[in-house]
Amino acid sequence: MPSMAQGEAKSSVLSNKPNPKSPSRFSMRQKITEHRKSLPIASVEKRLIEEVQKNDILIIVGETGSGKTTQLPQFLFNAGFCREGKMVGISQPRRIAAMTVAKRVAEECDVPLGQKVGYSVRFDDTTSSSTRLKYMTDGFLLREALVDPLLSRYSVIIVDEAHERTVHTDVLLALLKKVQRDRSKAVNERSSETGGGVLRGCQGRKVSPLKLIIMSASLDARVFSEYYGGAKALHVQGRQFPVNVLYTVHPETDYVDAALVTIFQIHMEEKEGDILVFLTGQDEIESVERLVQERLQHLPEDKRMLLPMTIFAGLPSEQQMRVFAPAPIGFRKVVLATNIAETSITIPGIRYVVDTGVVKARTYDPNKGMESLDVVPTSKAQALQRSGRAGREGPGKCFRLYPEREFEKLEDSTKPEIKRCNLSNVILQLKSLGIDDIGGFDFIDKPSRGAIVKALEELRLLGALTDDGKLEKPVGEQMARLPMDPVYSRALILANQFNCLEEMLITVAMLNVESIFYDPREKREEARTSRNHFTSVEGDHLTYLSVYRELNEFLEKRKEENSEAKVDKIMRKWCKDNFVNSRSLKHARDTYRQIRGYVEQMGFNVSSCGNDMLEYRRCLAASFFLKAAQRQMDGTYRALESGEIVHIHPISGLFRSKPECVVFNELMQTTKKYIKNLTRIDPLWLAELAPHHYKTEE
DNA sequence: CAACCTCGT
Repeated sequence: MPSMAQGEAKSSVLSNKPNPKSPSRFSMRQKITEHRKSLPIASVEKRLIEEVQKNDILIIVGETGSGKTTQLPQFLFNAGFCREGKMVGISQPRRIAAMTVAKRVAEECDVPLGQKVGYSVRFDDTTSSSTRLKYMTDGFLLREALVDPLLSRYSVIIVDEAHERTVHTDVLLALLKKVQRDRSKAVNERSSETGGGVLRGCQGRKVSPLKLIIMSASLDARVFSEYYGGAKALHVQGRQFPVNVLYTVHPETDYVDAALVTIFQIHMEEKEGDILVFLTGQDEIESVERLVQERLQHLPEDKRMLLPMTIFAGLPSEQQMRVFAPAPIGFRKVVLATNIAETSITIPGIRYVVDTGVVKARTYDPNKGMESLDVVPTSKAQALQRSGRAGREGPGKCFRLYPEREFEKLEDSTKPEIKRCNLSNVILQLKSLGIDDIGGFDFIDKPSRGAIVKALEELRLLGALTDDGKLEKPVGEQMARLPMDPVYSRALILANQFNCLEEMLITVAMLNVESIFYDPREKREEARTSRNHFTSVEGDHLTYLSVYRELNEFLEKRKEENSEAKVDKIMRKWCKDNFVNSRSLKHARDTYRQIRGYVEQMGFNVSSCGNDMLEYRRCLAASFFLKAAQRQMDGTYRALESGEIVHIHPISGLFRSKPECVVFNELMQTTKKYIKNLTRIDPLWLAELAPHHYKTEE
């Protein structure tokens, strides 16, 4: 998604590789210099560097367009923070941001990407030994901390977009506090030694103090400052055009209808500029699209130049790209979007925002092991983020479809993810870092006691922890090394014993991505036929296996075309012909390769059970015993662990066949409580394969 | 019978 510029990384017309022979090179450099000088942050460079030198922890509040993400790392480099091979690390919540910002900064520094400036995200590492400014995802930095607990190659770490409070950012904030303490301690011990051998950190590197910079959009600077013992907070001005925010007089009973009315009101009464409408999901977006088309027909012919477009994460990339193209002359675009348009992508041309005030949010109930997707009011921060989207290119207007007094009642910010998710992965990682007291760990927002207890229990049942909560060796260590849900890591270790590791590698790689079949509601005959061709009535896991294997066989047959770009093209063609989501399958193949590398490093021999699907299903039962469900008299299912009454999700290949007993991977409540990704098992296997959990009695 | 907000190792 190349044109999805984010934050301060304005998409640039400049080429990525500097070309010294180009006649326009001089003016290009001049433009970059001028642009950098014009950024609000440029005028406070000296002050910022002084504050970083004085303070070990600094909070920087920077509004959109301040230039903090691209400029501060360059200031630090110029001030000498990268001497002796040290790096400045900058973490971002999203891959696309880490990648585009790094490219932009490399351009500004006039160096090829991967030298002085680089980025590291999963499956794509452009850094080298000469990299000094390293942009990465928060998850990637967290993985680095597991390997090098002192993060000894960094002199400064900048946590960007900290206000988003992803689970990775929250764990990092706590971990970095500890790293800073540990490194200072190491330095002090060294200086107090009399005859002193030099104390060294991980991998023999010299330990020096770590500078920490937390960057956030406004509102909650005080939260971070207090968390870091009253750390100094600096404010950097942004550069945004004013946005006129308008509210309704009365609450709306039907926000979809209110959105439609507002869209047409803008179209008829406001001057030119595209409209961005925030809705909750695919169904709603597609129905509003139809309604806009319908109502357009009732307008006089010269007023019909309104072009509805849709964007949401599940849309194939080619169709996503369409919203970036300018509307034809005379037309006004109306982009119907989920919250993908809130932070992840920036659509050019938007002058009007219609904010329904609601969002679909995921929560997790640790007791039921169930996720929920609910339509809930946005937070104030979210509402501000949405209205800001109208002021990127000029003064704008935002229509909030609720009264102003309702805005005042909203939560300041969205609940941090760490309070809404399954903690088993986070806890396993902390345990592998030797942090045993999870309840006493210094999180900025503590997860509930119940959520911690439940995750500890799950890890114990999976064999990752001992009965007294210590890391089980070597299984727990091995599981912590694998970048995936502990249940799947456990499945790989078991598969090694069941001689179906090859099959399980494919399975977990496929389970790690969603929507293999691009649109489950796709009703075209050929799409249904194609899907039926892959579908196994034994289980969705077997279906995924056959999709992956058939693509492999197809690629094998056309092996002579072996350049990477060609393989990619052939793969996309195969996916299109078979109505499979190529983005998902590409991701699954990358995951397979990476995880296979890890298990081979652990000394596992990747063996296959061939066509012995019985043994494979037994392994699934042994792996996923915590999530089993049994059919009831009325055709519904009872989840054995929680006792919940659940239904098979319509996208499952087992939706019609309704077997007596299944294991499943996901329990999610939307309109009903649905189980997804399931495979038929023999109920007797549970007692046989997980006797510690299931008694042999009925 | 009836169906997927958004990210990430």
